[in-house]
Amino acid sequence: MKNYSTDDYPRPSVTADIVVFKLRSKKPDNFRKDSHGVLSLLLIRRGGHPYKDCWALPGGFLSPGETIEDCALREIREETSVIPASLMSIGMFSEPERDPRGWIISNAFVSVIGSTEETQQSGDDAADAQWFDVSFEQNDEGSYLLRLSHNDIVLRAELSEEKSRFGVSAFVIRDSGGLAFDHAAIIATALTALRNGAKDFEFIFDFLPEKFTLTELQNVQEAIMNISVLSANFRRKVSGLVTETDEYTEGAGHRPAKLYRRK
Amino acid sequence: MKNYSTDDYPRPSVTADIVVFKLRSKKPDNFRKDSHGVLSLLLIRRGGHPYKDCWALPGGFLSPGETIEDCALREIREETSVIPASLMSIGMFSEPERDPRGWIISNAFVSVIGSTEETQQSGDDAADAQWFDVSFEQNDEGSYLLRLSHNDIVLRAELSEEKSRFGVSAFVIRDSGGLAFDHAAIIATALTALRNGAKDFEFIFDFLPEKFTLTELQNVQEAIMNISVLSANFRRKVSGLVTETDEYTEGAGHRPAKLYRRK
DNA sequence: CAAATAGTGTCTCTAAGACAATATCAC
DNA sequence: GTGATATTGTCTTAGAGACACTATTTG
Repeated sequence: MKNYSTDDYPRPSVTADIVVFKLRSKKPDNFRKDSHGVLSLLLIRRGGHPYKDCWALPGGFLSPGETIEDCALREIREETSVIPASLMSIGMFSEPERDPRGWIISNAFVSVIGSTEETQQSGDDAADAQWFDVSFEQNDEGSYLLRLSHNDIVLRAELSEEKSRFGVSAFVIRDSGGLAFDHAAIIATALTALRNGAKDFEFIFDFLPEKFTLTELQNVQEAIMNISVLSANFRRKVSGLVTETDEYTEGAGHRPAKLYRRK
Repeated sequence: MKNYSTDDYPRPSVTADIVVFKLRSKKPDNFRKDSHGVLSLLLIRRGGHPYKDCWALPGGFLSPGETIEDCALREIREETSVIPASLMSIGMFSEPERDPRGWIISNAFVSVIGSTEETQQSGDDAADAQWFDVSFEQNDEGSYLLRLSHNDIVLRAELSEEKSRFGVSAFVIRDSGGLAFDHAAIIATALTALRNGAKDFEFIFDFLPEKFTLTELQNVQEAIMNISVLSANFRRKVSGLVTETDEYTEGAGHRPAKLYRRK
């Protein structure tokens, strides 16, 4: 490090990959019922080699003059034409063999965009971009099953959690389920981070528009964490994080709900 | 990304910087009193430009064939000849202007080594390596003061916390206090991560040898978080995380303490 | 009225913090 | 015994979870 010149050492290519989440609203079967949310994430069908025609996370190469966060935001904007409310790094993925094109390491991010945002899918380098419903569960043997579905397309990846001796637990891909590169592991890491954040109401507001009902907020948390909680207790817990408005929902087949804002 | 060749894009140099913590034991003034611990971290005096003679974090360049974690471990081993128990990534630092030598981005890590470990200081590229006592507090105006001291050497950095609109809060350096590069911000981020981890007893065991007393464990947490808790309550909270041995401390001027192991 | 959601009140249990009391060793 | 730390017990309070109940709207 004493007399360093950047020409002396080989350099990796650096990318940012982003796991963009939103809630897809699920239409109720009954006119009186409210719509619920299903956690979904954005995947892009690769047009070129390697992993041609496989589904992959949006992402791209770091350019000179930008930070890695700038790079991630730029890529999200290119794919969704939306500036997200959240962006959190979930770590570097740097296994030497992770990309057959060569030495390419990636900083992965979690991002969340609101349900009402425009999510036009464009992009030069994307043959196709789609939102996939997410299911992520641990089975009896302790390994994790990641299931991503979009209409009749279903990707099933299987991962195991490796607790290294350094307290860092990483996911190891047993079956990529057709996902490109190590993206199944990145998605598993992202889901774990998202669920951790949802526990103390970190990300849940970002899925909703500015004004929302407390039931909508609860549905977000339940969709992310795949649990169900009693509404009375949920309301008590978030009461300190929201402020009332004097507006109400209208036209549903039941008692109108007060709209709240994030505090 | 369609027809990518790694030659088409400019590439940054990538480094790993590590904030290595340990506890320095503070001798008691009275033979009956136990020794307490002071949180300290490893800095290296730079022998070459830029920032010649400034203090900097240990770290170095990512080499082909290794992961960024491998790189961090290698650098720690080179500086302390110890394989640490903990290694946690705290994020990428990628401001384009952060290094005057050129486009160099860094993945920062927190690491902890036990008090009893050998910490011989060697290293080709280090003119000098020393352990600095740490103090990190928020003042009345809301900015953070980082104070690092080793004998008569005292570094004082001042930082403010910038809450970006994406929920990611980063430290901005107001005064580097003589630390090289953006290392004051990296250290502040590391301390925040360490304190968060200490809250739920994440890292505290790594500071101690295999067998320890509960009071020693409590001293670790208090040194890291700069608080003091009642021992009765501390014992209750960690009781689930440790197992008794049938050994006791000897020779102190007071009742011997039972030794415990991490569960 | 029926169906569905909105919203409030309260009981229990657990965990955290404060504090008091007792135990044991080296000198 | 004295000074220090070790260890246990208990009181109070805050919060989580469970459950029961009331309120309001549309068809």
